[in-house]
Amino acid sequence: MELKFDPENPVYTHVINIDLVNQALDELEKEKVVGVDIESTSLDPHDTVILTVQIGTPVKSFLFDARQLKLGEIPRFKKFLEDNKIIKILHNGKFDYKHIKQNLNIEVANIYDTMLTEVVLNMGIGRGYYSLKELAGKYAGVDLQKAIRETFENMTPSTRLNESQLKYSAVDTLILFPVFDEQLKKLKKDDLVNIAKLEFAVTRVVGDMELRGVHIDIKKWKEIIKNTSAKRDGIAKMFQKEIRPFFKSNTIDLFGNIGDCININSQAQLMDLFNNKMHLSLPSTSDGILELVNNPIAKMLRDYRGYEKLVSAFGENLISKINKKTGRIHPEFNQLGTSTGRFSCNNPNFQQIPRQSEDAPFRACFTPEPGNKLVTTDYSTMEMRIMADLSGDQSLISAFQKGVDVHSHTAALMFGLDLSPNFAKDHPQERFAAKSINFGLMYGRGSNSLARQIGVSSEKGKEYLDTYFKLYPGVRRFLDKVAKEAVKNGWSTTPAGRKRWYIKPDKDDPDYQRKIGSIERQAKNHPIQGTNADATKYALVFLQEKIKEQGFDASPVLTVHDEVVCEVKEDQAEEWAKIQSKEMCRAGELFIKKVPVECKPFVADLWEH
DNA sequence: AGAGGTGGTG
DNA sequence: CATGCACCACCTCT
Repeated sequence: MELKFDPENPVYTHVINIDLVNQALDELEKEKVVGVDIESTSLDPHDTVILTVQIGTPVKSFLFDARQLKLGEIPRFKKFLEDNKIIKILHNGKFDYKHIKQNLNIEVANIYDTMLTEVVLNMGIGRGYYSLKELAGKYAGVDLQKAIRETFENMTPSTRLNESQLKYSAVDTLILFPVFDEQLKKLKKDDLVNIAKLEFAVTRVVGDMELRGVHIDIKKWKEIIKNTSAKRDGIAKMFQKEIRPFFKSNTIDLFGNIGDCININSQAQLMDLFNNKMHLSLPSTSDGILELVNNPIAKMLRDYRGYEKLVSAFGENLISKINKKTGRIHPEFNQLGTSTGRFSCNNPNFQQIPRQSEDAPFRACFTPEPGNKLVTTDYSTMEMRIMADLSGDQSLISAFQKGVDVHSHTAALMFGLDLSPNFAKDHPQERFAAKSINFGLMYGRGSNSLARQIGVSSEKGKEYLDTYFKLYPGVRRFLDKVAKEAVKNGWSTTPAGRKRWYIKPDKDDPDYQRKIGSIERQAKNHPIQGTNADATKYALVFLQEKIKEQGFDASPVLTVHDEVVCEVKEDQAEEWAKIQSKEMCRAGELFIKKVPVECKPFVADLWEH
């Protein structure tokens, strides 16, 4: 491929006054596709100075100086970036979108993201992040000089950009074009254009979500941490006292206090205690094993761990993530953080905050700002509905059409019982068994592990599975077909077109069967989990569109796989809740046609209910 | 610094 | 021989 620019000597204009702005836009407005990038002093959009906004054609880059010009107040500039007809190529556009929105009040529209594209092209066999340097090398054979980036962090409001900084900034927009051209060919070849477009639309919603952040009731949070650590410390003390007889000598510290016998957090020291001192012969110290041991010390460890987990993973650390400027927590959502299309979340991970419990009501600490409400909506039994729809199994479909509890329905059929209104209460074990199969199958689960969970012999487990598949023959056909095709093709797909790739093992690989089995399980799960993710992502885009169209004072603040939380102005909350529910259903119905999609909103002063 | 164990979520 | 999907955080140990 021939480059249309010289990476050593790129053509650029440093745009430092309004005349140059107009000249630059005269040229840029002729383009259908431009490259966009920014340089700033910090990664935090709430505490940063934007130095330049670079916008380029394939041959030339315009470096708009954001300190010498008030770019947000130039209508023509704003209109250009918000124009839906001009494609803006960005690398990791979420970053630029957030900085530009927060600092210039401009919402970049019609994004093509080279990083997201690369992830979409390599789902399952690639990574979650690709640097522009990597893609420049891969698609254009250009070795980007990245050391200069660090020099931007030390800029003061008055320091001038030097020539190498300007060149570096210019190359960053020029290089986007060859990457874009090559990626686009691959997107078309692999039939991934639509899913890439969805991801590009989602980026703006994620940007808004991260900018807005989540409000937290710090007082309540600290109270929970205090109580929980007190309980943890009490149990730890008892634990040390109880195990002391197993140790010959006590350690005494400087002040004459008896020290701990072991580090209760150490797996190795616990194994020594349980197996060498107490002779319990445990294979591990995991909760599942400890649960089976009838021993007060094991019980104490279980209790300790329950509290320790809460304190260490969700305690002080979360307080430190409150943004100084906004007073809110701004978790990072990675929209392609998983191989199936789901989001992942970190800093902190809001998708693993414990559910509501008497002991530690963590989720109740996430509250709306005064004057607002939180509207929470989740899809109900979404993945089961997806499995019913994709498999086309008439029996499972009709269960959902009747609106009955699907696990009870399954149990009644499997065990020849009447589906009474009190079924869940009257036959908890049967329902649990049916539920285990319903969920397990979506994970490609086998009869052995199923039998273990519901506490029956492996023969019985096999029998249950056979019975299940006689009831729902379409489910078996569907799962088998998906698994077989994934092994044959090297990929699986969701109805929306999201692909997941698999690396086929060599025929002479000693682990051949195990690896094939793993691919089959992943492939059975992918269309189901992935379709749920696709629906949630469409929903987020729909919600953002409705907010803009109808002028609601609202924003999504969280998404947890099958759930969306919006923070909304109090007097608009009830009206918005209806729309939120409707739009989420509409998104689900794009893929689920044979069974109803259900989602109910909940308006509250806290997350969860 | 990275791996392994453990455990929180959907 | 075994065979449950998708994550992230914290801890200890090497």
